[in-house]
Amino acid sequence: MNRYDYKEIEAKWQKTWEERGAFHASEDHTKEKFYALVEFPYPSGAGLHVGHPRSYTALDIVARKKRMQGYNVLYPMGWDAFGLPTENFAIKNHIHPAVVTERNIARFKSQLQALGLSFDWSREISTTDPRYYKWTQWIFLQLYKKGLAYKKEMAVNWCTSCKCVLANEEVVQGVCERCGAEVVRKTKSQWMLKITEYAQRLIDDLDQVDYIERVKTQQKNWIGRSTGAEVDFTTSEGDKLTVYTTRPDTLFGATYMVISPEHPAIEAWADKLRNMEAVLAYREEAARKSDFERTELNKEKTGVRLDGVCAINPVNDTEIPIFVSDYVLMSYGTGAIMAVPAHDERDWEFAKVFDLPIIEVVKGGNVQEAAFTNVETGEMVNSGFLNGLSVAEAKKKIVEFLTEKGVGHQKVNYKLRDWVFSRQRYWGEPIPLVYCEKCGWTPLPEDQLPLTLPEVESYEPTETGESPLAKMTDWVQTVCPHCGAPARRETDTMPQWAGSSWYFLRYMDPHNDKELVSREALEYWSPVDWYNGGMEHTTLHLLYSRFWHKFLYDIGVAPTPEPYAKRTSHGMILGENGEKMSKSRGNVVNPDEIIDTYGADTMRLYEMFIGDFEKAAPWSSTSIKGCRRFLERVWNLFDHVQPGEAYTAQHEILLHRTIQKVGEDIEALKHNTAIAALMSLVNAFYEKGVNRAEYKTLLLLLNPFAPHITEELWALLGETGEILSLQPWPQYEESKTVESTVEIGVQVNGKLRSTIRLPLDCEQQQAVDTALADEKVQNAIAGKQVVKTIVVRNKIVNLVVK
RNA sequence: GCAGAUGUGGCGGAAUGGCAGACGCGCUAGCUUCAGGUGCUAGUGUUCGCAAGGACGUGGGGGUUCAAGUCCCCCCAUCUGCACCA
Repeated sequence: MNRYDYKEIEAKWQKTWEERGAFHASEDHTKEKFYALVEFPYPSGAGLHVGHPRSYTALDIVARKKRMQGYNVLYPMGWDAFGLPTENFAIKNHIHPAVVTERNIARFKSQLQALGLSFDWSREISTTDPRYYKWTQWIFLQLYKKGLAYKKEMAVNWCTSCKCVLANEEVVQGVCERCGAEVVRKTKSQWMLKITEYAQRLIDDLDQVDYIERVKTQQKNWIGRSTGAEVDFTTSEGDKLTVYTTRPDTLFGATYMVISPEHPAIEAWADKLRNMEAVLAYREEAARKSDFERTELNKEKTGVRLDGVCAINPVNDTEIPIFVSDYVLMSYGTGAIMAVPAHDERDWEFAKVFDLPIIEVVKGGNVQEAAFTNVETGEMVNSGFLNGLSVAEAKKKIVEFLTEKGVGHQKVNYKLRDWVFSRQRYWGEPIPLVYCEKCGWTPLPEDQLPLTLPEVESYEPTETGESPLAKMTDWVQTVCPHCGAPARRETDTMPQWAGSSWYFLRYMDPHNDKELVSREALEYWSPVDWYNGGMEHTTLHLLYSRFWHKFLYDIGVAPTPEPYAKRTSHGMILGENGEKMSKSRGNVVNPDEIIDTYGADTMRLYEMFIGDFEKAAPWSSTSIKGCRRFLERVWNLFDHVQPGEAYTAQHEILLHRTIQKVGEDIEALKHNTAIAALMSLVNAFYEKGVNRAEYKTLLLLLNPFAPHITEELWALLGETGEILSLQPWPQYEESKTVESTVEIGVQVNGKLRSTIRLPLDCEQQQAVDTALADEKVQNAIAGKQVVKTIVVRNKIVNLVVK
């Protein structure tokens, strides 16, 4: 037997698989399908990170096993290639982003291929390919036509360095998620997508899918549904000021009101406000603050009382003052609140600063000391007809009262906001709309798609924050598709999330130039059976793509309401020091070097063996050697293989058990324990010998984890015909996974004292008798009386003595 | 502050309420070797003991149970989201 030459072996089999198209999803739609999906990467200039293969290998193992089990498996890969880093690199180095992208993709692809991942490369896609983004633009047009895309002047997050609008999700701790520069508020006209219209369905339909629980929880929290009431307060001006509250039960305790600095009522009352100057000054100050400052400076409440206008509490006709304060956000609810300092911490703080009355309406705390917010135990007081009720009862009754009087009603609110869809950037999908003086915004006819990106001189955004496309007069100036008059194109582009919101559909039929995907392909492959990706995408990509898919379902394109039947999430791979891998920390592990030193099979095996798949795990450059050693042992075992086409009695049970365990563990994404079981099997083979049938089973079970070495050994065994990766998955028999006798523990008063061997499923009496006959047990119970015996069949005997 | 998760040997980690520490790393001793490495054999939670054997052990404190890493209550620590959302 030669030495284990992993480099030669891995190159050879990767070539063979490619030549044979071994992993191409079959067009045979009579076979049962299995669609496994991993998040396609952003092909960054840094190349592959060791974190990428953790996800890819995990589902590769599932995909390979499913293939061996006879499923028609679709396991595709592509590139989410629009985005800022590429554009920034292009600006700096004066290279076209498309050239940079192409280069990065080539590198990523070769790195992925070196790992022996069983992707169907014939279905490779890139979001930057006009043949692809034609359909991204098409979906946008459908959204526009259904009124789900609209333009709005709004305060947006503005990155001072990227000179670009960011979605709320891209702002982290007040700085830009990508570049780390400060983010300020700026008013701009933006394209928006009405994801809020789908808020309830995005919550409800989580019941239909098999996502890990924390993903569901995080999505629900992000959407942030709350049930409360809208209440109209009449003002001294005779108009209405409407508030949203989740605590209508505390209405009798409302001692003042607060409106957000941006609230339009300020303009409406301009004539009446005796301190308009102070109010406007406050508003301006609030506008200047970035979101970060506004939340960071939340220790001390600030505000200005409106002098000249007040409001009437509808339940007791009391006059109460109105304040303007930046602790009330225009973007949530109605931008105005009723303040109940006794039962809301923020209102309490504000009331303390401005010395406002605090009226207790729910008994149970000391409201002069702190706001009492417990809704479980309280009883209503000082609340007229609500007195004596519980909080829950009071809520119901007050809403009935308000509804009857016509001054309020129940209302559901969501924290989720509409999706800011414009970017003032070059490297994104152009938005296929034209502005005509006469007709307004007009969609491009579908037969003019794709609207491709023009060549530009420079990719830098303009100083005013417009996209570099704005400088391309020839491109911008066009005619109105509707009336033929001169018109100009939208120069903003789409955010990176656009292309990734539907890419999983395109894989089903990636070369179709007539439709997004053929109906036949959609019906056969939908939905994605198993989608694995990072937790960081839970509230962004995962929510956005569910939204788009629901929309596509509504317009009759997608056949299912939900895109992904199952979602799992992997933990990060950390540096050796337990910190996140990063260049600045100097703890980055380069996958190329690992593959060069140990081989792809070792790399795959190690990343799967590293620990609980869902948890973060630190890289260990010594532990990986154990995985390499294991593969060497499998390799060297070849020389010990004895003839024999059936399992020997000494290994039969172990083999059946291992087949069961490995199969079940793969389905549960517990690859670490599956590998441990295979290691135990190899240890047993070294100890007691192995025959050809047994060795073949080992190779089959190990193949999804370490495909190259197992293919080679399979070939060396002289197996002819199909390659190992297309062999049927081994079967086990339940009856052969159990031995005829079992070793069970004997406890005395719950403490283990001995072990005994008993026939499988033996009678209780026999178990007790055997236990009592045991010498160690006798010593332990000497001089005492057995008062109770507990026998759990095949597990344990516990003797309670006194 | 809110939400979620986590806490087990020197390390990564295993354990449907039923023999804690599988599997691997590391370490120790021995064999192989000119030597380094590889490979092989044995050992390896702590502690008392020459040994047989015993005691103690899953962040801390209570509880339920014949039996708790696992279930319940309280506390501590760490991580990850979100953060004035009325």
